Amino acid sequence: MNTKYEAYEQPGVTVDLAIFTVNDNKLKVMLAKRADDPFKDFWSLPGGFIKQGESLEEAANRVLNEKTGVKNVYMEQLYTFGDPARDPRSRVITVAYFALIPWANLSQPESEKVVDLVWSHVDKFPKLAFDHKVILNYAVKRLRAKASYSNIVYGLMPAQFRLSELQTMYEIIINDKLDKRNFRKRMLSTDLLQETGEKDLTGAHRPAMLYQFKKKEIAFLD
Amino acid sequence: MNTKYEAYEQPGVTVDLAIFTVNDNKLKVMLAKRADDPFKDFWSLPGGFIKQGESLEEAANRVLNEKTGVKNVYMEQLYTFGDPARDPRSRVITVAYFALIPWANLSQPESEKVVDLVWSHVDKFPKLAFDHKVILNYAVKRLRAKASYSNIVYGLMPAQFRLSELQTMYEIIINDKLDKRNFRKRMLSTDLLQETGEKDLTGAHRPAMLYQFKKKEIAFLD
DNA sequence: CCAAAAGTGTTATTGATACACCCATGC
DNA sequence: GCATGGGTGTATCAATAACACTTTTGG
Repeated sequence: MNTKYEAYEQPGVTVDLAIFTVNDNKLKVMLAKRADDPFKDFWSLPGGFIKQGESLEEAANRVLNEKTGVKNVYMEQLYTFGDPARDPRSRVITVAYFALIPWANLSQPESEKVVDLVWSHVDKFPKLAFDHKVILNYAVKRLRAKASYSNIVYGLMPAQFRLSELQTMYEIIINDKLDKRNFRKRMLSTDLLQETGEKDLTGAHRPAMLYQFKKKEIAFLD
Repeated sequence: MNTKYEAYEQPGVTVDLAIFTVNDNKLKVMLAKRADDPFKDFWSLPGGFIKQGESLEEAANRVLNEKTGVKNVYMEQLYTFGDPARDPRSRVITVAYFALIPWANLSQPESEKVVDLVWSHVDKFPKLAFDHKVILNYAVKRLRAKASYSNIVYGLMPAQFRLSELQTMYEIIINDKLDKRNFRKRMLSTDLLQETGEKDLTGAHRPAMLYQFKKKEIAFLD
């Protein structure tokens, strides 16, 4: 975390991540409490300066792994924010990414373990450092848009799941109810899913077939 | 164009622009011949280092204006490229933008005036400096995708135009033929266009009504 | 036997596509 | 009067949306 004041003002370059998961039927984002100035003790999106020889994607994956312990999850570049005043100290340009993690992949829920990381509901989050509110809102908007025309929510699902769980995930992300029969028809017609052969036997009701995604790749629906 | 070799290697930050226009029924992009190393005499996308106190959008607009003389055209951020080896000298991260300019807005076609700027057909361009081939291909892909579900091509149209000219513009961008009656029905149903009341009297045929866009804003079709 | 979620088809509506002829003008 | 692009409507097909009951299990 080195910043400099120079006549020429070569900018600093950071990556910032909107890391999403779904838990308790809510879309949540990871926030990190800042240890240092500026914005000491404010919540912020996890991020950091890029290191020498490290690509932007590598930097984003490094931050992701440092904060969550996970690797190989869905991640895409969101936008680059470069307002000269976005960091009060010096010129810092940030390349924002967003990532999706199935809740089940988070070995020990971070909210229990560390006090300076929380999973916050995306529709009601605290005042954030820098321009992170803008970044987060943009990330949520993009995620919600993509959920409506792609299978991006696969990034939030566990390895195996019931169709009703997949439907619920879609409903949480797009924030709307879906028709069960139409949803199943549409999903099963895409050739993106396959039955695992196993069944979910939990609960006082008819067992549900468990499905998985054939490929962990984004695809357009229909 | 200042780059430095430092122990800490603070990266340089540039903007690079894929500036598109349509002329002679072809989608063309502006290429600039590099005056200096690296890649001296190679063609490249116009770009430059960001200046102190200048936002990324301001930098992109500055480069756009320097090279084309135009302002206030459609421009959007495309992607940020940060591979550590993309510049052979030192670490340079570039924020790529793409812009659309109606051919008619280009006061003196740059290709006539200056020898180090050309408008090149996007499907057949020379070897480019840095990773500009990747950037350009990505920009073309995005433009073509957006043309299929939005009114983005307004950025390429003159102030007034015949519907057949608008249709031709769409056909050039999406690289496919459209049905005249369906195209007109769809366009006129969007409430994006309005008749100017004027007619195009050129040519040995029935005069065509001239239209204009109500707002110069991107919108989704249908 | 009751509660709870799983699973399953048909109809109506809407939007997308295919398609051909007459019109107004310049030369 | 002929060549050129301008302008218009309908019928078919495909996709989407609306909608309710039976099944299997646990307790």
